[in-house]
Amino acid sequence: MTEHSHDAEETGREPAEKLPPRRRMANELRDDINNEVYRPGELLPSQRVLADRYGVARNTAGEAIKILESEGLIDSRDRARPRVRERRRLLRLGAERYSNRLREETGKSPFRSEVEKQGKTPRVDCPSIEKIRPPGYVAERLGISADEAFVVRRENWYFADEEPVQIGITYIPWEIAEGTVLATSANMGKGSLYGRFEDQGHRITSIREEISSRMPTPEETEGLKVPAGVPVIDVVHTGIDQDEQPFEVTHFTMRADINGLDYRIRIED
Amino acid sequence: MTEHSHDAEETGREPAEKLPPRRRMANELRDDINNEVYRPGELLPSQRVLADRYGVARNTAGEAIKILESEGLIDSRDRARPRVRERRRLLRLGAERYSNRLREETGKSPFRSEVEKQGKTPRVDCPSIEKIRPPGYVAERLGISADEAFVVRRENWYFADEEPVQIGITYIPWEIAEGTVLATSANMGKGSLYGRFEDQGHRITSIREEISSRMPTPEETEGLKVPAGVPVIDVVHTGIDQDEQPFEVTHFTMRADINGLDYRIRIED
DNA sequence: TGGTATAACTGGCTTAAGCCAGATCTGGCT
DNA sequence: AGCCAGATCTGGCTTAAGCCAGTTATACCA
Repeated sequence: MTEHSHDAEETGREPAEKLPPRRRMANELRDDINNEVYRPGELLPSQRVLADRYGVARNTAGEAIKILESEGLIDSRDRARPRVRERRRLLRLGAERYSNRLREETGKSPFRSEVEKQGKTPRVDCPSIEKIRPPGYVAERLGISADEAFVVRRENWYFADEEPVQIGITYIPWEIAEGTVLATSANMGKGSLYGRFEDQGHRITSIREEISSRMPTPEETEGLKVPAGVPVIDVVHTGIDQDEQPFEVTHFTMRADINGLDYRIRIED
Repeated sequence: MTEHSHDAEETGREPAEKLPPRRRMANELRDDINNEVYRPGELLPSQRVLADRYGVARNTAGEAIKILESEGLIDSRDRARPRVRERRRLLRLGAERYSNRLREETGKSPFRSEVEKQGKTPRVDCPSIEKIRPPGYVAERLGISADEAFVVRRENWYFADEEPVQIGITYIPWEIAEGTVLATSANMGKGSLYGRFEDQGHRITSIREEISSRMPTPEETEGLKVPAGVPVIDVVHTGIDQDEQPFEVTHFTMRADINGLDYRIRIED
């Protein structure tokens, strides 16, 4: 540790004495990072140097670094020197992204405006549109049968400055999508997705968003380029129309180091 | 990650040939877990046995297991045999937990009812109430000065069947809390926290919830008993009264393997 | 039967030596 | 100035041997 060693500890941590070396070293490094001895964005000394400095084997130094990496404090891009991770500004996505008024005024998707707000260039890619049987949880939310009904599955990838930030998979009952661009075209035209739903007589009136978080699968790690020690946020979104009928489910998977959610909700009674 | 064409592989993963042994082994184990060769809750064979079976050193087998652990697939309690993690039912907390009507009808906190819905016993602990200067982000949201104003800081720990599930730290402007139980007592009486705010003339009218996710700090790992490979969800909640004034900020930190969020939101135009 | 001491086993963790591929630097050349 | 080849450095990853502390099973005893 640095200046603040001694008996009276401010963090409620175990006695440093009997900690295994890699943990002791991880703790000291962590403190140094938090106290900005190593500043965000800065390179850490090499494993060999650190190993020397802390009196452990190189392997052990590597283990200590791995611990901090898994805590999301350090970024190790393949074989390059590890860097102290910088806290990034989050894209804050909220419920107002579904506002009918906003959509009609700007004609722009809320993802785009949020990204542009950070001076970055948004891009949305729609690599696949298929007609399939819905996954169970989707059928459930749409109130249809997973065995008998069909849905259109639209896969969307969202980028900011060509960096992948989230995936959204939208499921639309076949009855609604049939014969429209919803079932065929990546380009949704003015008013985007919800504009087309409105054409079909489904005006978004309320939504349900179920949020959870977990570590990414290897596929997600690769596809979204999720750094080590960073979770993903799952949002299962259900769009509900003026007749209280669900007409669309979208499953978002977002990198948690880039995305956050921001809801402003009126408490009815 | 989908259009996995080609011959035999079902996952779009790298060619198995040139993968480092630990990764190859991790991939095989992961597939076996996903295909329920090893079932949720089941014990994995010991590292020594697995090492033999996959033709690697014991250390390497341990590394492979660590990979799956960091993905949240496996649970290793200290020196006991690793177990395939069971997906747990989530406590689903939503905005209706602030419903004034609900509160008045049941007089029961929404955390309690949600936990009881799962047949478990809820407990809320309030280990500390202090008068302090607010952290920057809290002052900002309360519209007060971080240097001049004071707040009451109430720390709450939430348990289900004596298992810690989340922490909530509530900040209340001193002007509001002064001279009330808000500033002094762990026990909030009928209608709980928001009942007392109403006594002070602040009826909750809307809320803002800012959600993000990250890996837990070592303190959180220990305090919340967060298993390896499990993130936490941060919710910064701001309560806003009938005059559009923020009157309370609560910062929740929840284990992501137990907690989820569930919002039903009316889209106002 | 119930409890407990003990033995066998398990994962945690370290060291040391070493190979490799990618990153980065350096100095020389055009 | 710009480029580039090669040398050097770095982390990734493996093996092997080994100690330790906690877990678990066994066998024995009251």
